[in-house]
Amino acid sequence: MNKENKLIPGLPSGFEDRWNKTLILKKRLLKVIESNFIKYGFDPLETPSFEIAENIGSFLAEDDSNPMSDVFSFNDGEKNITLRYDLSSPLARFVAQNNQELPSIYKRYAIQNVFRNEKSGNARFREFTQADCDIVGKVNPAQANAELCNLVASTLIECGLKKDQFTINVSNRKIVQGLIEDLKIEKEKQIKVMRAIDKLDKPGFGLKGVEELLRKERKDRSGAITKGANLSDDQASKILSFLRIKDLKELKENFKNPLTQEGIKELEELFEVLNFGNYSDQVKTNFTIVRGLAYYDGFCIETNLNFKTTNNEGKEIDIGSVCSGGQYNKLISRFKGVDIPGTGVSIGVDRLLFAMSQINQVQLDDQKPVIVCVMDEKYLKNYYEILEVLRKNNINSEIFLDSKKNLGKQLTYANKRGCPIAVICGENEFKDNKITLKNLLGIKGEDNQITFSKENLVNEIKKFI
RNA sequence: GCCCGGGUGGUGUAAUGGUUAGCACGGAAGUUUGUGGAACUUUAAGUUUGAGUUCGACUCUCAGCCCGGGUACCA
Repeated sequence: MNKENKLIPGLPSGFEDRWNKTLILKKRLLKVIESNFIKYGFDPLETPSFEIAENIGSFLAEDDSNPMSDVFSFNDGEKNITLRYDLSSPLARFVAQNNQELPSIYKRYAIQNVFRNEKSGNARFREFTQADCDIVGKVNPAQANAELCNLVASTLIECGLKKDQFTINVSNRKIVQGLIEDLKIEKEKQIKVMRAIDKLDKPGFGLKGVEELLRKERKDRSGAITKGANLSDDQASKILSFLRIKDLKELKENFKNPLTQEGIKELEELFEVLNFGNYSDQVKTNFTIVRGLAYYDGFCIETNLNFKTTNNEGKEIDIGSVCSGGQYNKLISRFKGVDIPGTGVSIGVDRLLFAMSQINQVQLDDQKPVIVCVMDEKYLKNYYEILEVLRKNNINSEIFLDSKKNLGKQLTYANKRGCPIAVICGENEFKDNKITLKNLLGIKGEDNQITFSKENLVNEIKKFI
């Protein structure tokens, strides 16, 4: 045993193999999501995994500390290229590049994996699937954004969530921007303030946590210290009183900044259109939704699940938003010669999967194959004939692939595999033109076998599956 | 990135400075060449890595690696 030379199988952290039930559920979700996107009038788009680094990197958050650290970047000998970090930036590039060919309002969906080079955990992976819908072009924002809300709600319901199991939180960044303007908060602090506001709904934060972040510093459960924004008492208390407001009318009366008022008006218009549809109950205003700072500049949306999720040790964890997005007016105009606004949402399919796989609400059609046992190698041809009949009739089926193994072994295999039925035929059956079926899911100890004449094969099997 | 905790066969665990690292499940082979999900027998497979302390390290110390959690960031 020279084990020094042997490889140890493993994956880089944050990457996951997926198989069995989870994968089947994922495929099911993807199918539902895609057909719902199509139903809402979106066209498919697929872009390569790699983009030219500048096209993705130039609008990363203007955060001093880690500019490009979250993207996987490579040099192909000529250029720096990066794995796509999301689906919006490839879309922006694509639209800028193919502007002439596209309709004036371009609705596209993309369901692809994205890559993030960051710490994993809590249903956060370094490669994960996003299902993204965007509307690009000059549109009535209220209509476009309402369409997105409806799309999210109906998709999640189609995926198997109940109406009360999720909440779509919407806001408009102009509201918070106006507030920050009013309070004359210095530019350097604005990012921190917005991020602090965004954390209100995070478990373990609440008003107290946000206040600490607005002022000097916050010490978390592990003892690590996060520096705060160092606001004045007046600034901090104004923001805190803003955070207490849940009602659009109350906000409208108390915060008169023009930009804030504009944001409020846009939200009102959104709800007006939402009321024409079926999902307005699922959508709630939440003025603390601020989201990423790089380019959102109006409507923003975040969808949270209303039930708890646990990790495989049974510990309750917060998986965050399963679906988020917003309006971006400058994302595409970064490119030469185009100035087109857009708005979109992205479903975090793997997070949704993580949550859905814990609530057993979805009926899965995971039909394991019928197994044709090879009892006597002499009759191999006959076994393949049976197999052919089954497959012609769309019955998932397989033949046991090692004809040297005895029947007991074959059944052990079939049992572990979860096969519902075994076809067991030997000399006796073939002589009389009969077939024997064994119901592998039957009660132990009972006689689970039937023998019948060959022509009835398909009908008999269909009684069981 | 930062903070905290943890790493013993594939999985779950025992041994806490001292013989050959024990047990269970799972795997493989057999008892059983026409009957699985039971039993029995056999078998393969493990101390995360490196340095240090020690007569002696799975056990103690330091560092790396990996895993988990918190936090930060998240288009």
